[in-house]
Amino acid sequence: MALVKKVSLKDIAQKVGVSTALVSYVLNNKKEGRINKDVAQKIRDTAKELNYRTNLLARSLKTNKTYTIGLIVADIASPFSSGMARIIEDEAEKLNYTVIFGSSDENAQKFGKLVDTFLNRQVDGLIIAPPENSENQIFHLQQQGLPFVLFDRYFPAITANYVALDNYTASYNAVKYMIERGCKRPAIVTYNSNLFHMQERIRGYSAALKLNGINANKCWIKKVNIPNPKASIEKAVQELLSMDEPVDAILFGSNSIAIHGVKYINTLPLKVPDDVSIISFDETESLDLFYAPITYIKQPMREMGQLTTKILLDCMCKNNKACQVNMQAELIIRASTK
Amino acid sequence: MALVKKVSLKDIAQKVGVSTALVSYVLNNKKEGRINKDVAQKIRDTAKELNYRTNLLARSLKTNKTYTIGLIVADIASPFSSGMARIIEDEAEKLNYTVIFGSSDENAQKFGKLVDTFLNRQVDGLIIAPPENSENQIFHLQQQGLPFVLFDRYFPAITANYVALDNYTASYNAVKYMIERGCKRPAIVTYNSNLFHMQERIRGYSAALKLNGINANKCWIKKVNIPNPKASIEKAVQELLSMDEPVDAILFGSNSIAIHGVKYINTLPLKVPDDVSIISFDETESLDLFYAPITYIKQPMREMGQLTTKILLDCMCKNNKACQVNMQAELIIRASTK
DNA sequence: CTGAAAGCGCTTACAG
DNA sequence: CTGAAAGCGCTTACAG
Repeated sequence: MALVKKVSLKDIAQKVGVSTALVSYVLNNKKEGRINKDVAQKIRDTAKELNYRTNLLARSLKTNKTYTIGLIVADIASPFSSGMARIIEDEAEKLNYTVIFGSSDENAQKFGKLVDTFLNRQVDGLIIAPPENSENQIFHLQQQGLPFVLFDRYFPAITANYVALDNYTASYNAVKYMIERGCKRPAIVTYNSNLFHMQERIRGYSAALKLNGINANKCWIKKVNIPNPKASIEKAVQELLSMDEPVDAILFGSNSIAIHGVKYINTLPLKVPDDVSIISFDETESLDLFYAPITYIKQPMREMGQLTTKILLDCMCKNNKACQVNMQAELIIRASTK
Repeated sequence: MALVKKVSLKDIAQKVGVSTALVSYVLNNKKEGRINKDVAQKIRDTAKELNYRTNLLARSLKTNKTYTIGLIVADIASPFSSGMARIIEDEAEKLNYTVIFGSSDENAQKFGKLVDTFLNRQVDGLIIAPPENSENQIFHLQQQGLPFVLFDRYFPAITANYVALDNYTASYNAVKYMIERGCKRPAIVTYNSNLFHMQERIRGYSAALKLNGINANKCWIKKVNIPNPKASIEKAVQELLSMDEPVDAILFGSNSIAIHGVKYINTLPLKVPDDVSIISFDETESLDLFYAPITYIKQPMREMGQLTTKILLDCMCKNNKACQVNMQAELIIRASTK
């Protein structure tokens, strides 16, 4: 199991009897045509024979380019994160980039550590779903001048590249739909987070009530814990449904909230959508066998992932201005709404 | 957005008026106590002031160690792969390793390309879920002497580190359980794959029939396509259930097979488990709201991921012999079996 | 206690 | 058409 001695350009050069420069030119197809064909062929043959691999570390040190993208998500094990990771991987691979990843666990300190590590590793750029309270770190990152693109979340106060959902409109349209279908008391259950995208979901919800003739009730907005959300979600749903005038519609602010919420509702003597309509952010395969397939707000994941990567790769070449994209969601209507 | 000029050891050395060697020693806490305290402090202060980051590329080139692990999975977007990725990330992080990943899509050629890239990037080791027909590549990898650990799958003909499930026993126990609970005609629906772990699942199934007094019927073993499995799975289940003597139990060879299978069964006028018992490999949250929660074979994912990483990190230090681990699954009995 | 120097494995302007 | 040489940013034996 001892490591086989690595062969370098020098080994090839010595064997063929030329300089390392020439070997480098040949193997990188530089100065094509301007190099003696026989020598070139001999170099190629020898490289193959010796099982040569170029040491990308050395190349990067010299060229100041690593062809590496750092990806920071909340948790690579979550479907949203791993789905995006896959899309980014595919886009990056087309241009020979490799992806290194890390999970922040929504923790600004852990996030900072990941950024540091990735910068030390000289990544060419970063794709980031920033956690709460990481404005300063994003701002600081910007000072360094390394290209990066935020996705899913962003900070309105910072002028940086981002690709996100138009959460306000998505939420607005979903709630408006429920109201149009006859719901009188729509609620929203979402994370207790100061992240802008979560605020926007609530803002869209509130605007939909206001602009569609419904008097908002503060109690209809429920914010649940991020760590250990299950109990918190069940309590929120329970409260909403046991008020004197129970709510008759619920917008769940994420798919994982919806999963716990719907499972809990499924234990109650209530019928969806007759007693309560339900809409969820994001698709939730976990609920596929629920008797009333859930109406949901679909994010254009593939487009978002592709665009995010494209913007990053673009701004690694040129110095373009900030690209800020709010994509439109699509409301997929199924059986959980009237 | 222009890249801020990077500061190197040399910049610090010049500013403080010492050699780069000394700066390196101080920042790496080498030769502690043997360096003038004031000078050391000045170096540290200056490093901070200049916002110095060590260029890990340069260090790795010199030390021949990158603190990078390459992870090759079938598809990072799948729950099994991303779940393992997360566990590996956490274990690796404890020892300051970073993970780069790639998805093989069960394609040996793509797999080979990933291995090449990762070797060129001088990873310290690889964690691999090898695809079908990659024996030669694994064998070749072994010749290079780079530490690696296979997980989930392995090739019995190759003596390499691996962490896998004892699929034979897992399958055997599941089928035995169904037979003990009164099933007379158990079937298995699994991927049409020559990968050993899939073979083992069938072997366990067959052994359970034989050793528990059931005459096997060839038609009870259904192999479905890997790409585009849905139609293939539905056809298989349909055939099993419409035979003259329909099967009364089905073992699904993976969670994604189970998802399609159960969804299809859910459209039929059949009751689970009265008409047909069901067991699935791996947990399938997607079926959580099925009226009869699925009995499943639980892999000890966390233990597997941790052990895989541990073995890799160990064999990067020492030259130990091949570690080959077949872990035991646990049968989680719920409502889909009699 | 500290420094000069070699070297990791490449790339690339420059010279001929 | 080809090579000598510098240099990317580190680490580390060696010398003093």
